[in-house]
Amino acid sequence: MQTAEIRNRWLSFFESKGHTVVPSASLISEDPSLLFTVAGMVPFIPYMSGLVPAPYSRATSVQKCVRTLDIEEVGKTTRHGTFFQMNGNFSFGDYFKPEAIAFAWEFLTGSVESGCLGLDPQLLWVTVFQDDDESIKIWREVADIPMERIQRRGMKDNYWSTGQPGPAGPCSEIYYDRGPAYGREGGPEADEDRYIEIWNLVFMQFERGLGTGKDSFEILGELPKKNIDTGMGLERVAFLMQGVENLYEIDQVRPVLDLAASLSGKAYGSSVEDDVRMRVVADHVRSALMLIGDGVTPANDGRGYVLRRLLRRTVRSMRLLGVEGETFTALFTASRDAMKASYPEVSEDFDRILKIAIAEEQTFLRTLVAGTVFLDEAITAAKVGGGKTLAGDAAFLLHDTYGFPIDLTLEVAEEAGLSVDRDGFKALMAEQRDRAKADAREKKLGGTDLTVYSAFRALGATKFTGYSALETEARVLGIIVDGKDAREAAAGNIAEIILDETSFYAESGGQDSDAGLIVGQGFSLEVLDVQKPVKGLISHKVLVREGIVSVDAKVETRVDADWRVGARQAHSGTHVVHAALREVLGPSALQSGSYNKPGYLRLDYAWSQALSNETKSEIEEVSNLAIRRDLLVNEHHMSVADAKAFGAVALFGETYDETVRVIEIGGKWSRELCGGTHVSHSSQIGLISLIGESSVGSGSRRVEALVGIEAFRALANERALVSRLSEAMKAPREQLEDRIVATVEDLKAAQRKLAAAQTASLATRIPELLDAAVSIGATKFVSSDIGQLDSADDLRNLVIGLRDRAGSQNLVVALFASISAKPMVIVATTEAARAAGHKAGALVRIASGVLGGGGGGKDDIAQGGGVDPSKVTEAISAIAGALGA
RNA sequence: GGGGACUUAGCUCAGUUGGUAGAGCACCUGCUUUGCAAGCAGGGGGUCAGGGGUUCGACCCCCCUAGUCUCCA
Repeated sequence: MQTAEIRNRWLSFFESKGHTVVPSASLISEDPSLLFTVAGMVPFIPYMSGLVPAPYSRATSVQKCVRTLDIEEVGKTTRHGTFFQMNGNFSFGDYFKPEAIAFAWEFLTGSVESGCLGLDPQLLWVTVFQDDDESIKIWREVADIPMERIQRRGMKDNYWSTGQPGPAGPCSEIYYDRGPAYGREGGPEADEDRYIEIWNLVFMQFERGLGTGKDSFEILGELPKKNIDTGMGLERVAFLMQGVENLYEIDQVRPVLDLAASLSGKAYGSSVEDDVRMRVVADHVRSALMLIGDGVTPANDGRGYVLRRLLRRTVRSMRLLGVEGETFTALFTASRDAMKASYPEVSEDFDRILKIAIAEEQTFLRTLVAGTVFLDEAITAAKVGGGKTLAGDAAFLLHDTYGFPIDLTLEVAEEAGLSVDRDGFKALMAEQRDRAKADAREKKLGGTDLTVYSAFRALGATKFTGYSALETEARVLGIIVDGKDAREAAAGNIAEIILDETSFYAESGGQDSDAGLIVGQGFSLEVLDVQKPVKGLISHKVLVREGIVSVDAKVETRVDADWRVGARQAHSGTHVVHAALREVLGPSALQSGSYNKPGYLRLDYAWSQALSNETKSEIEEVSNLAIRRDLLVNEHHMSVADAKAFGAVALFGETYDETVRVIEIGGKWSRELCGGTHVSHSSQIGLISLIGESSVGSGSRRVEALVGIEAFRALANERALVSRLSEAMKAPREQLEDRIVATVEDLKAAQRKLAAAQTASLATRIPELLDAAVSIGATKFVSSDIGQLDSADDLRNLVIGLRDRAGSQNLVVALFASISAKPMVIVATTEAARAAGHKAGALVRIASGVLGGGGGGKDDIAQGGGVDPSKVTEAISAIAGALGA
């Protein structure tokens, strides 16, 4: 049975059992503490924990997941994949153990004709938590499983909790017996390679208290609402049902593996090492395809780094298989074709995905070339020293700083007849790991506790009236001071206020929160910030200006009207700039993040090169023409699917409700899913002026712009600047540029001329200085104080000029000058003088010491300086003395 | 979030306990020549990423900032 078929059967089966089918959430988790969606239940956590009331009592999903903790194991075992799909069914305070077990059994063993999987019941084993007799009883009744195939296991294996206080409970797992060829008898307790876990049923039954780790904590009591969370690994079931050996050989992965084999000209199954490499390629390409599809781009940290690793490990594995050229176009196309039945979006968006993947492939190939140069040098150096090994720190430097993979280092070194100090390398890696971990521990202590909001959220979502009104009558539902529920807050205090409805826009979708006042009988509150701490709940952070606000008070929310005008201009302006970018650069210039507040907008988008001045002007012009055309701004409400069909741009990493709001500017010119506040006609934006274009990391660039009156003010300032420049340069503004260029040119020419004249005039003093030479023993000594000079170069040229005249004579030149009020000395010696033992460096040190400074140089010429100009005569005597000694 | 490296002419890069910033390619001028990166001679072009500090003196040493590359979490 094809993987997509199992997926469809799953959703249909649970839909027929009264479950709401929930589409897979993005791999980019909404929870900021999680890098990715790592399990099927992740999107349901707010409902499980009771933070947000569940909108349905039964739900089912097939969730795409990414886990890279065991990335090194990929390809070596049957069941480690970085991308996988988790089939889940969930109950929120509805059914519990009997139904959960019955559903699972029916779906696994029910006939294929009836829409189930038709697995042989004789091959299924189950485990339960050691004390959970209730579950054993149900298994016996529902499935009639013999006691021999039910095993009890401890906390470590069969008790679920998050590791923190909150819901917890026993699990029951279902295993599939692959047969005697795969290991010994005795069930999962004996051999988890023969008996493969396919389904975990979690019974969220208890409230756990404080404690450490997975098995030492206190159980506080039963949960008021018990939940069911189950997960069936789609890939595992697929590989068992398709009769293949592991999850890399299922229909959604195998085509890429086969392609890796044919590209390398090697047969799958002929070498253990090569097989692992082919599986790595097949696994990583699929993960990367799905991650890029969800909006992740390669980067040096966070999610982007995980993606980068997957892509680079793929390149590296292909190289180790003997393929050095570019392979991503072929590999990703194969993976797309294998995945599109379940995920048509990777097909629709394939051009963009492939572009990003190929860019990373090329970047990495360049990195490899740079690393190879360094590695060759290191190998040569090691051999010159007569060594047989490449030092661990060299291998680490290659890996850490140049991104050159260790296994390629091993290969190249081996070819050169060198071994590599692997222990040294590993030690340095461990050091780096410890550093990062110690740092993470330090930072982790700031986790925010959201439970204080759950009681208010249970009362219902805050109604937002601000799309149509600036002012709204409301009631205070709650006051939070210092993270704790409070009854009131008095003047001077900062508090969070929860209302039943509000006209204040909470920061989201890149739009900054509204500013304004909340007033009531005898008190007024200044709104500092507005946030949605949990989905659907709006919290106002306020400063109490006067009076005392208490729970249940009647209030009026008053949004600052000027602020809101600016906010609407900025947000609509962001959509306009986004549309202009896509019009000028093409549709792949998709927004990846934005921020806007009155007068200012910032937009990050997928693009890899800097914009030329012409392109910037073009984008600015397209934006402002859109404003001039006075385009109508429309708002529509529709389902996500309809919105996509409508051509609306959904942004990555954003989560949307069932019904979404689409903002349309000028019909199909700009359609985006958006919850922000907007103008009603594009002309109301006023003016957009780009002020910056920069990089925010590879594959992503940022434009910044001023909007409305702020844009006008900035342009007015520039006009004023040009006026001042025009006055200063004494040129009309049309001629300003020419005048500046000409002035700079003239200035440079004059400086050159002056320098030449100075050199020439100094050169005329050479004969006179030579005439004044004194003899000290066999050595002729020229010394003089030249006086004020502009640069040391002039003095040096004069000294060299003097020495060159001396030919083969035994001559020492020591000239002094004053440069920006500090004394400076340069000494030069002829070859004959050096033969007589006179060294310029030593002489300079003597002289500069007298001047109160220091100096140095080589034997033939040296320079130094000091701080006391009155000591020059004394310094000359000191040199003369040294020459005579 | 924590490390490491890099930033020098239009481009690719040298620059040795701190002492006059260089090469190749490209560009301009002249000569020579017209078979594949033509040759020869001459020339222009640099706030050595930005800012601060140490020093008589900083491309070089120290600190801060920015950008790029890279590893770890």
